[in-house]
Amino acid sequence: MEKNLAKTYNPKDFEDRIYAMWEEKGAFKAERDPDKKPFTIVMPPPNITGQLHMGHALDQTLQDVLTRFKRLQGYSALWLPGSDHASIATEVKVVEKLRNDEGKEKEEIGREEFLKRAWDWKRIYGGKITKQCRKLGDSCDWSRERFTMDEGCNKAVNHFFVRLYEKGYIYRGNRLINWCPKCGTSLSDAEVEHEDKNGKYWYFRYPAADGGEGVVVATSRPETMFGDVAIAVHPDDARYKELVGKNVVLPLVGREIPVIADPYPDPEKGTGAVKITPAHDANDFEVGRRNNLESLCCINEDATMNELAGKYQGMDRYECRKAWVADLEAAGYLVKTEDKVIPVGGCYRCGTTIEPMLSDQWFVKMEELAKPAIEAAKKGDLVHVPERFEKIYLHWLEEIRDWCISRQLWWGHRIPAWYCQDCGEIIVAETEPKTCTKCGSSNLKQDEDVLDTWFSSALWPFSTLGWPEETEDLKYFYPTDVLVTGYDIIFFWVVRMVFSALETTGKSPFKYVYVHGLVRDAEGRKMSKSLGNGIDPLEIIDQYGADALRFMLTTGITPGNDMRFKEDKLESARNFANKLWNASRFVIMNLQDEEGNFKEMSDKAGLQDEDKWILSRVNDAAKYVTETMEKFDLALAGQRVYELIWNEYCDWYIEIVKGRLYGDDETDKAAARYVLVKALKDMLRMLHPFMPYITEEIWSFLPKEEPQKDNPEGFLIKERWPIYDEALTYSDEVKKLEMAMEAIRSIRNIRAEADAAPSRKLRAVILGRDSALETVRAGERYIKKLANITEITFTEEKSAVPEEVMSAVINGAEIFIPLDDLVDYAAELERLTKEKKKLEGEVKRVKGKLGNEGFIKKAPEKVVNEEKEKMAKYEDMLAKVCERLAMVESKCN
RNA sequence: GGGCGUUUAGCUCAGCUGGGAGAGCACCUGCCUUACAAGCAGGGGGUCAUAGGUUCGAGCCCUAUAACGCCCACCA
Repeated sequence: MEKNLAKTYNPKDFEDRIYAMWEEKGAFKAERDPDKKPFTIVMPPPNITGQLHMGHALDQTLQDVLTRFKRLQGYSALWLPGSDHASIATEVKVVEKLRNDEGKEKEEIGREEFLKRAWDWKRIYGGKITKQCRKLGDSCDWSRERFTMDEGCNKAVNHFFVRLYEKGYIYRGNRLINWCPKCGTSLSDAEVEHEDKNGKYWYFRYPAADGGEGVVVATSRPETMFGDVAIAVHPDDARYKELVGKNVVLPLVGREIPVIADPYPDPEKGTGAVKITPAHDANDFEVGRRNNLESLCCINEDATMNELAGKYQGMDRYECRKAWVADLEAAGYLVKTEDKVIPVGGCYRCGTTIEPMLSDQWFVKMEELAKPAIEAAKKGDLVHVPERFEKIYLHWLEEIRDWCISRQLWWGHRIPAWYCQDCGEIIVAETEPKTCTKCGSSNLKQDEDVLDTWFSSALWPFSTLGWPEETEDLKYFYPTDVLVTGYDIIFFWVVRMVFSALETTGKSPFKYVYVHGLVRDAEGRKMSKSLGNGIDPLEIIDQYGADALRFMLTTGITPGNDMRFKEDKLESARNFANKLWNASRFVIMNLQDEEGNFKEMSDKAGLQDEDKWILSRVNDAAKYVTETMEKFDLALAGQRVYELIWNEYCDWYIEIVKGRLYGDDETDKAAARYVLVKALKDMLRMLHPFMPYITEEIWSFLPKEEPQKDNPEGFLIKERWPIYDEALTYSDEVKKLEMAMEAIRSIRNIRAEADAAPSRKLRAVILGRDSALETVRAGERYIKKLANITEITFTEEKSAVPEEVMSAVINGAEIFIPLDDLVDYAAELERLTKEKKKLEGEVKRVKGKLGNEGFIKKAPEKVVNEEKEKMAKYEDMLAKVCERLAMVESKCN
């Protein structure tokens, strides 16, 4: 029995099986092999709340392609997987679940109990995405899988926190922070998304305390007026000179507030007078600090008004705004309103409008930490691909403000700070202290807050390798090589990993940041839950196979740009897999005898021209593919492999070699088999990073390689990447084949235009001179077979050409097909006329160039010569066409 | 207010350091040719957004402009 691939390509039949086999055989496990160079990628840890979506599929496929490529190149390739506890996102989910399942709020069950639920969640859903990754074919080292809240990461977080605290980079302060009323926590600046919304300016009069006119002030947020502590005007603003130092009255409230002079207000804007509300506006906060003003907070954490709002107390901030404005208007304080587009900050998780609030929080002082991170990029220790993203990275770092890291949540790394209940001392330590370091009291209370999720993510590239311990893994695999991520996450994550790594390990955590875009839907819209336009990768895999999805994702992109998800691209990728499948099935079939044993494969008998041609093409591709992969141009690499397999190997080589395989020259057949397999194997090696499953499956049916010590089973995944070999260039043979292909195409074209069936046998006369004729003659059997020609007459004599023919001119020769009785001259006339026009165009273009003195003088000699050759070629071809045309014309008349 | 990206065939997009405009899909014609109709062969289709400039030569470099999109930003 012949042992071959299934008759039809059905990825479901083998994808899961192959993944299980790889895992079982430890194919993804990275060894610290001193004889190999390490290659490391840490996976951006997916949230434990998440489902695998197209963004992950793209992100991970890119990483897997790189990892597999490097593994084949002989690196000890480690792709380290894991997941993120996603403090805020998970807490929201668990709270929701608690509410739905038990009808309880988290406060009712308490912190400890809540955390138990959260860990339950983690156990149930935490591995979901990483399990889904297996479907994609991710070759990560699952034995090293990590979680941002596992023991090691916890330790790293505490260690890092204490280290920064001791160096003075972490401080606790009463600052204006971004508060999300819905999530009930502070947020960092990066977690606020700005959006322009239609709003209003309300102009209110603040009468002077002495009964004067007072001042008119514009505001977009009237509800914050209860927190006003002053009116500021520019010191040079003549309009308000008189008022400075006097008091005005907060309308209806009756509280008197001073008018102060401060450089902050811009006289050009609004009325030039600004109300100052230090507790609810970042600018005002600064003004307040400069002028020693009190901060009055009038909004609660749940966005309702507090006692300062008087009768509005307890109302939601927007309800209050409405009522308050109405009351002010009724009382005659509203001077005018103006429609205005207002930039509003929203919570990146829930979209709720952020309330700037004054609050006690922990911060990381960024200025000093940012400097080395800026340097790293400028020095080239950190390279962005594509490089334009470096600008975004640098801009963020150069403008950076202190990072608010405390969150009023329960799920996350609890801040390792304890407050002495007796003396008020703050003790920051990696592990819980027994007594106060200052007064010795044991009455200590740990800070209630947890850390920003991104605080632990920032350590991911080294905490996962064992830091702060000097582990063997850390020594061998760190720093990592590439970080693959979307551009939407540069601020959150990339920047923070870099400065954290530089501060702790002294090294940039990775050499390259490979930045990719978003996967959009077919209309170019962002895929989102609310639009319901998301596409589930698992469904796509189910329908088309993981290989097709991977190929589509990696070859359909330009680095850094978004892509559109189109079904027809998937079909095309799947069809490609199918093509490879069938071609391989053909090859395998021809390798075996009836018992399924491999027949002889050897190049002993010598190689034919077409053998050398395909080997040369494979060799050429190996060079190109390697180079493009190393430049992260995965799409170009993938496309080249596609063309090699389909347009060269299948379309030409297999078709040519068929004749030999059906013949009876046994040694030549052995040579054909040898080349068929050799080329196929190299192509599989090159395609493997993109389409790991199908390539591994096909590989298993091919004759085994010499066993390697690190690959005793002979799996493709651990095979060797093809290396460019100058000896395989075979330029003469390539030329011959190219000439034959040109002739074949021309004859096929003639046949099509003459409406002659492909099955109809034709004869041909080929006219040429010297070496050109010889080159065509060398391709005789290809022409005969692939153009279905029974007999070819090669001649140098024009007189040997019959009169009634259709013809084509190729580079160096003319091809004539006797019309016999099946061709109409009108078609031939039309064809030749078209051809003539085309050639005239070419001649004109080249002539123009060569007639240009500047070109002759300034262009490189090589280019000029090339143009001269073209000129000769086209003129020759044109002359021949004209000659034929004259003949045909005479026939027509 | 700054910064960035995109604009190439009907559609989605490639096009490396400037040197004869490409692919996939769609379309037209002919083929179930013993690996493959998820296929084979042939074909049509583009003022490379616009206007200037640099150059012997521009899809590619420079300067403006337009449209679309994105990011950043403390404007009352």
